[in-house]
Amino acid sequence: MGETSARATAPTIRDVAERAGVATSTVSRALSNPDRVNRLTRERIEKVAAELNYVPSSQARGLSSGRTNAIALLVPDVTNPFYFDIIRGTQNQLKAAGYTQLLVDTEESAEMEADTLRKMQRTADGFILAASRLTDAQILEAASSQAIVTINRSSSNAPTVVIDTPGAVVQALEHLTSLGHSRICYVGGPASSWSNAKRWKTFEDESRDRGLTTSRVGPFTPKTTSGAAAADAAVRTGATACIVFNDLLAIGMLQRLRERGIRVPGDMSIVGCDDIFGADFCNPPLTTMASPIEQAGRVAVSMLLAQLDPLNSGSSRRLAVMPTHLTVRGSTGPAPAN
Amino acid sequence: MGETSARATAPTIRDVAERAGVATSTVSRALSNPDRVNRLTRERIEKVAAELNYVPSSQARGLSSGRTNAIALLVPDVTNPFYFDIIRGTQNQLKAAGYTQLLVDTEESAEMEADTLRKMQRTADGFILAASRLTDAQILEAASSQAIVTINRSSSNAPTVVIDTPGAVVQALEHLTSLGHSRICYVGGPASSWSNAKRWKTFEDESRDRGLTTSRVGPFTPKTTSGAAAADAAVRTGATACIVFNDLLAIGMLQRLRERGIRVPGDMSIVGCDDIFGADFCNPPLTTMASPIEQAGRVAVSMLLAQLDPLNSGSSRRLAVMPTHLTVRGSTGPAPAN
DNA sequence: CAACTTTTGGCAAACGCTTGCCGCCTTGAT
DNA sequence: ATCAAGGCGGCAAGCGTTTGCCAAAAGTTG
Repeated sequence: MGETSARATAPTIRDVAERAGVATSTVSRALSNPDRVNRLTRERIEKVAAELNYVPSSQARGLSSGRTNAIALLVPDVTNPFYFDIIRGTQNQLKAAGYTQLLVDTEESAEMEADTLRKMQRTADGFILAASRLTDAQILEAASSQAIVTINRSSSNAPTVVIDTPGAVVQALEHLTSLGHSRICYVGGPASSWSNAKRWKTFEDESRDRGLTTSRVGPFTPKTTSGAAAADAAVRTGATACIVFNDLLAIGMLQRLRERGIRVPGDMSIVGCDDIFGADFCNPPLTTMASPIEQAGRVAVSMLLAQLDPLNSGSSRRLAVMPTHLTVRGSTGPAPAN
Repeated sequence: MGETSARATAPTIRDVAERAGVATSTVSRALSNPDRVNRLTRERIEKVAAELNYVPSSQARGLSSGRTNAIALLVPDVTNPFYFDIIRGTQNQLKAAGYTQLLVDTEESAEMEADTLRKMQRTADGFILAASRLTDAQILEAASSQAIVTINRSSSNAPTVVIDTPGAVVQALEHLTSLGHSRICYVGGPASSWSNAKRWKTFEDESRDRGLTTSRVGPFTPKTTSGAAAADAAVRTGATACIVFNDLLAIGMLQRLRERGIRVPGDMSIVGCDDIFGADFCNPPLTTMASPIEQAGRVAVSMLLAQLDPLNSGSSRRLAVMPTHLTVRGSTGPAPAN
């Protein structure tokens, strides 16, 4: 038995055409341009295709049509829960639109990002760059030859969806001052991060307006493991509250502070950013600037798809700002009375 | 200005060939089969290719060679941190091997899984099925026509990497009994999950051997939001300890138990499974059966790639068992004295 | 019924690459 | 000098689609 273990070669458009007694071009049209062929013919072809279990080769299709029906999502670190939410959002939306998602981890490296963009130019119809590390010039260059949308990396050179960090920082500051805090420390993320710069700037401006005493520590890698160093540095500044670049770092700080016997929020209040998975069940639960991350991913896909669609070129948005809000949990409280 | 906004069309192998004064076939070989051409020729071609910024079209390459250099990873739920780790593991390993990862969320649906397998047969060189919901017959069918590796879904029909849950369950049981627990409840995951069945069976067998009183509740969706129902059900059984299908559910239970004023581990001990992101910083930190998930992803990729490599067909492993161990944290403690 | 306009389907040329086959040119051995 | 054996490069046939162009068929109009 088993004389023929040959993996049966998949049926091609030609097989369908033959069996249906038409030309391949007709099959092609019946399947992807239904109005172009007679209803009866189409139905016959569809039937045969179903019988044969025919699936068009995306490769061949791509070769001749120039479209791949895939878009690439470049994230700096697949490890980071923040990007998980983006991945989830884009994945959903892309699938709904019949696109395949190509996931690439660029390892926080601008070079790797640029490289991927180059290597995959033919592989993907478009790119979504999450928290891109690229320079404006690089983005411009990339955008000139392919469809691109950035997330959390504003640039006039490509459509962007940004999360309204400034708004959230203001809310956080208001929250903290109303709790009596006047010495607040910003715990910074990666130096090359656009959103980090943005957050810091807003923090600084708004704090000044409010006459607060501010300090800044960092940069820190946005990982829980950097939390210890971040916490120690923040404590040294004498601040009674911290606004932290992101939740990952904030959660790491929480752990360190507990180790050191510094009570949160008794001695120190902590505000994170992003409201990632885990922010609600860490100890104490983290007050954080919640971002609709997943939705940002979806919006990015929509913008990209719009860009790809020749019909409405130009009419598509260049910028989407996602609203944020402060989610108050247990990690913030009244300033220590002293 | 801007008279020519035409997105410059990417250089093809022909452009390179012309500029280097050779035939396209030579370029092709120089680039993908270096030993087949003279060193000088190759170097010249490489130089020209670099100048032109030439990137071979994976589409065309795939079409003519039959390989896509992409593999698809099918996960039941991109949302679940457990799969994040798998995604991360496969992504790393695949990139190292020069493959692209196609990520697909099958939404816990066997049908969707089968469908994807069919639709992508030409798109990917192979598939990694994480926690597949497919029946044995379906897996057999799929494996007969394409390269497949399953993760946490043993089947004699395809190479598999399983995480040694039984081992971990035994450890957990030992841990709990040594703490004096004798009434233990298993909190079940999805009915269609192979690992759930496996865990339950081991739990039952081992508990019987040890003369423990067991109970079982479920099935529950493995999400934190199901934790409340799970916790309530578990409490009703009168058990003093729970072994929970996975950490997600366990973390949800932790929250609910705190709400109800049931102390963990004072009144109830909880053991999770997987050691996902968050298990170490939830409240209390979760004792859990830690799995080398990311490594499982990497191993799966290796097995798949081996399967793809005609040279060593047959010599590749059919089964990899990833060791597990119990990580004891704060959610387990002595049985209440009553 | 003639003169047109639509519909509908086929032909064949791409798309950019790989690869089997062939033949020329070196090399080295005799 | 002669010849066999490689090394090396070119030719051309695909790979499975899409799509511009054309022609036959069918429908419309006056």
